Amino acid sequence: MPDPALKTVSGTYPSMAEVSIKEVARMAGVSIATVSRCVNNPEKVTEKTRLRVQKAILETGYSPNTLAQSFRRGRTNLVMVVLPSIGDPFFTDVMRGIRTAAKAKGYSVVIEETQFNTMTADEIGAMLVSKQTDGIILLASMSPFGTEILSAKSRRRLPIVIGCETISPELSEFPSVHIDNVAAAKEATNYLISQGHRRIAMICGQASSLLTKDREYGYRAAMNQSRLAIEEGWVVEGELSLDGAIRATRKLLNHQHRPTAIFCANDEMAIACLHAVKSAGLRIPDDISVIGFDDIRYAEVADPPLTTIGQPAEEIGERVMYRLCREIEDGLDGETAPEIVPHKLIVRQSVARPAG
Amino acid sequence: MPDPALKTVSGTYPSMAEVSIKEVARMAGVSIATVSRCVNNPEKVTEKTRLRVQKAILETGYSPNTLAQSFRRGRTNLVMVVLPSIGDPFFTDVMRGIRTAAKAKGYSVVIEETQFNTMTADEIGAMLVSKQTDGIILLASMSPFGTEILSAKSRRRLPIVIGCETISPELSEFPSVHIDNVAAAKEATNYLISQGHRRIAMICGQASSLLTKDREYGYRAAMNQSRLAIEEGWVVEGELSLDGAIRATRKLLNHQHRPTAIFCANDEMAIACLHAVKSAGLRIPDDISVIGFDDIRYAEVADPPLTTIGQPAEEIGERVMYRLCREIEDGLDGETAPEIVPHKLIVRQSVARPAG
DNA sequence: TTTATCGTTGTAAACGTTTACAATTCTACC
DNA sequence: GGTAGAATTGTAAACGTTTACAACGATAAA
Repeated sequence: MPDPALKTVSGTYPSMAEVSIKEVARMAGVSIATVSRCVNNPEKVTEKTRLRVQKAILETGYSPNTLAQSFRRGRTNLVMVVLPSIGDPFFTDVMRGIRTAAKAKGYSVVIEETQFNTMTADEIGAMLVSKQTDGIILLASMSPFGTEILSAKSRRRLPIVIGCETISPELSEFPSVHIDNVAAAKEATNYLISQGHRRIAMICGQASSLLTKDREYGYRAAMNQSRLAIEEGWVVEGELSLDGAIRATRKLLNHQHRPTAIFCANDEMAIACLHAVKSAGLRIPDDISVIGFDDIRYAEVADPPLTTIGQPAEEIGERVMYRLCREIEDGLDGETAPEIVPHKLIVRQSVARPAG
Repeated sequence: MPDPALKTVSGTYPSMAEVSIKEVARMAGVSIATVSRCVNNPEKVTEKTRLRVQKAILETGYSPNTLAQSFRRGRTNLVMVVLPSIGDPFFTDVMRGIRTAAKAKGYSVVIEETQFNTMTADEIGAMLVSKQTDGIILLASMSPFGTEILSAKSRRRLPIVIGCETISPELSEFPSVHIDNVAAAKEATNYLISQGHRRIAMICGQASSLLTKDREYGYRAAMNQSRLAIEEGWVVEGELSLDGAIRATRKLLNHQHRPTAIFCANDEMAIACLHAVKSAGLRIPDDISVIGFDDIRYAEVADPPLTTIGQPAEEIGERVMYRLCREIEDGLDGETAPEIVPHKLIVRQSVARPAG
């Protein structure tokens, strides 16, 4: 919605933020303080003067210089989100939620991609001070995450909220919102087991990724509970990319005890996995069952449509952002219990009972 | 790369941008002007004082307050990119290029999604003045784009560069970088024709989208040149989304003269199209051939792998951003000849000779 | 009428930086 | 040694806003 104050009576954009508060004050015959109050605290000003000032604002096409505002208020209204890859549709959806909430609260968002490199404390620190953002959302995987910068000391300095990934102990002092990754991975694995699978493999991300660590943990727990063996070479790192997953899948297919089902740590890898399996001349789900994680929108149009764990990506994004706003605006309130959002098993057609 | 100046000798982050230039000046026994010069124009200062100041900077952990800098210099080092949907992997790749270039030049990027709504001039205008960005990259479709805001007048005010889409006449005064969409679409269509197809349909985006307008134009031109008829109902709008493309495909499959080949205006729609065709019990490419556009990374793992037109998405992003930097830094140089980057037909397996 | 109170407005300082200009020091040449 | 000129540094203003505080005027209570 365009601010009507941006338009002159003639409907053109006259001077593009070049007119300052002084000009308005002069035209309205008041002091600049009064103009400022009219804009920010209208209730502190007489009806009469307010109207005069508003008229002047309209006529000059004044809009406050946000640079000056940021400077004066010490706030940029800018938040930074750090994530592994903007290319993953899952994160794209999370970003949509973040942006929705940010817009509602008057923030802009800048994105910083780690490209799966783990970030060092120094890098984060440099980003903090140089970007001068009001807060940070971490969606990134950074297990060997320098703790100095994230110590209580720096925490008091800059609002940080963690999204999507479960929290390693040293990060647990930060607020977070995510699903229960362990439980979800167990559910996925148990679903395969319930379909009769016994030889179940997993493709996960780099060792450094906290996110898939938890999913791997859930997988192992489920296998254990059902007293199923995990053979050497059944858990393979897929680098969280299409190519990585293809390579990982080939390894599994060549394994001397070929699994009948594969649990992929995310849907992108699962889709690549489908491709690799079919390229090898095997059928899905007849020969091999595949289950993914995230329910990105391509999962539905995959061939066959992908059975997976759904996360409320957009909701996660919104909640993370609102949580961050609380940190920024109400100060750091110390209440850091993670918000757990629900996941959901979505059954499509990439899983079936094993042959034989 | 972390700025070493951010660290104290003890290796901690001492005061997080709380120490101002005054502190440094005091400690080094110079004026704040000299400190400023040390940081910005080191050559204007004696070796001796420079060392003294650098030592003080190190010891205090000083880093310039970017808010104050932005305010003073009247520059935010922030650019905005407007695009239809961050969810489309193609735009994601373009964004990656943009971000690479932006980082190299010291800019941050904020993204504004139009969600396929066409933007009004008012909305853009509001964004311009409120976001206070140094420049704008338009990747968005906005055919009925208010021309007032983009008139030469406003152009002199704010650097704007257009990426990816061919330019409608009223926007042609802006610099741009993109492939030759018309030629590329012709090439795609001609490839289908060369394979023996005669009944070729097209799924494009909304009528409002300039981007697919050009591709539609290329398709029509190719069909004309080969004297092939385009039957009523063979060109259908797909809303540039998975669902939209599925609906569009169904329409084509139910057409009384069912086409033997479908040209989709982008890969996302093509992938959904593949799915819809297969769901209807038809085989690809045996019964229906499909060709896409963009070569997103899912194209390769689609089933069957998608034949498509490749665009150098990342390169486009980089070039757009560098072009914008020139606009911002060297002033608006008036040279607005579009940069045309090469496209490439990528043959995979979703196209074959028609049966019969 | 005087005084206290409250509501409204104006004055002026402050935020941290950059930079034109003035002042000072240095260099080199006479 | 003196001087012109260059090189370096310091002084102070400026950017546009917000806000503490002072000043003022009006209203109400005495």
